[in-house]
Amino acid sequence: MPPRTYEHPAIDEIAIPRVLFALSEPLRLNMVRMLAERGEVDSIDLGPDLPRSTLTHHTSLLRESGVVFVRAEGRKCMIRLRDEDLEARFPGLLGTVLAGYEDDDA
Amino acid sequence: MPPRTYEHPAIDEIAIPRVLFALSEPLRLNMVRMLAERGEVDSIDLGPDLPRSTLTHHTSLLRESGVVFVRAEGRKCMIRLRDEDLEARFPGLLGTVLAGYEDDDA
DNA sequence: ATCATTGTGCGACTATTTTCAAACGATAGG
DNA sequence: CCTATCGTTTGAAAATAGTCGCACAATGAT
Repeated sequence: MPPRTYEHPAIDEIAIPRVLFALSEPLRLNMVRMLAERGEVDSIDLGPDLPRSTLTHHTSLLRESGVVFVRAEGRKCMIRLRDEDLEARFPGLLGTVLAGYEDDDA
Repeated sequence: MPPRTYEHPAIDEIAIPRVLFALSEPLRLNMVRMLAERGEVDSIDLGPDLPRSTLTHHTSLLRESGVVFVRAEGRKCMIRLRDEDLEARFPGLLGTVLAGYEDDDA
């Protein structure tokens, strides 16, 4: 039995306002940018300097809005973009947002 | 002397997080959808049922984030999308967002 | 078994956002 | 001039969001 499981919205439950809100936060947008570059990533790499509870807060929000998929791996948790689902639901959105975001790291 | 003037960010000052935030609010997203359909619109048409101060709040936020252009016309104020500027800055963004937003009115 | 590490949940606090009423200034029309 | 209409500003209240310390559960390693 899986120790930690994560709820994810189905593709057709992904709503534009929630996605935009999730991406409107610079911290989270940086996370998404990193995920787009690296593929699946250990959650801690998304914010090595952040308090853990803050990191959980943001990754949960990204997950609940349908932007990322989360799975437990041992005691870590691995995160990856739901880029195919997002592409199916809102074609071009992710690419456009990331293309328009040539900013500094965090 | 112009009675009411409005400040607008220059094209290169338009920032993705602010635009996404502006569009993440259902009320404002509906306004943008209406603007995309109708072109320039009397501000009051964007929210006939809203208190005026609430309407001002949202239109100001859309203006300050670079999504709309506002001009005074007599005692009204006319609003239009900065679709060309947005297209130049974030190609495809507006179209993608609006395409993915086939929702109810407000 | 013990211990260090990881993510989560809770609770509190702060900051931001949304909403709206009231007062004001400007405009158009009589 | 007087009045009605519109937008803005201000201020306040409520709701929402972000941050983080702490305790806890689960995991992996010794």
